[in-house]
Amino acid sequence: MNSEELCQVYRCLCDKTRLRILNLLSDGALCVCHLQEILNETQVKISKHLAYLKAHGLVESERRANWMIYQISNKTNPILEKNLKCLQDIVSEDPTFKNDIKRLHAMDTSAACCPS
Amino acid sequence: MNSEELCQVYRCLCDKTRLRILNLLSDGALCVCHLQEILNETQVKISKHLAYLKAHGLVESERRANWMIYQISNKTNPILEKNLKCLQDIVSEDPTFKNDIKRLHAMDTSAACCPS
DNA sequence: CAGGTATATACTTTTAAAGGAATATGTAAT
DNA sequence: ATTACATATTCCTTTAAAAGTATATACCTG
Repeated sequence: MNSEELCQVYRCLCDKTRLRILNLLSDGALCVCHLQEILNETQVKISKHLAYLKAHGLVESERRANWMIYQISNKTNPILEKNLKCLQDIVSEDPTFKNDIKRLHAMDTSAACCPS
Repeated sequence: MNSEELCQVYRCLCDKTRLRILNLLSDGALCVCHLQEILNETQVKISKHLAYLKAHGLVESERRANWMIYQISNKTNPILEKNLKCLQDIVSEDPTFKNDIKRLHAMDTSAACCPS
């Protein structure tokens, strides 16, 4: 990890939608439609932000039938890990993040797209 | 600190020059000319990045005769603090950051602009 | 193969910000 | 008052990225 890569991680983190996505994915893998529902944003917007995160190695995706399941990258990235921990500390202070997690836990996980 | 402010902190961190500045300021206050010299960048560039950091509360400045002395903001900002600590961990891995600190320590601190 | 659903991509417009050149401001010294 | 020096600001051009609309792709079902 060098300074350029570090900057790129921060570029990934400096958008609210992406932070909300990462916050949710920190809790576990999710498909696009669930992210879309929890964040209440358009499909394109979610999809493009996921593509951005994936392009820069922060998340990984895996197809399951019609659905794409996204998760935080398994490749160890100390900066990302530290920042995600940092993010967890903030979550408890911010209504948006808190509410997202609330909605996540309240969600019906019996749908076909839900990873078991 | 809410999610918007968090994003803004990350926006401050996602530029290499600003990271280098913050890395140097983590070691102590510095005037613009010293930053300019260590980073080997133009005056305008340094000055504008400092203005950006100041506008978003990450650094503070104080005039001393002809010179402006910049330092990391004294206002407690848990996110900034955590990220600066995180940055310190990276510093040791990155040649640019390491070299900046080396140049900082090698610098003549007897100049009039140097805070005593 | 046709139709439906989930997701991705292409195209466009708009906005933020980076960087350079020139100029302005503030302070000190003479 | 003039000059010199350190720093900031303005103006301009260029680039990255955000968001929307429309369209394409991939997979499943019948």
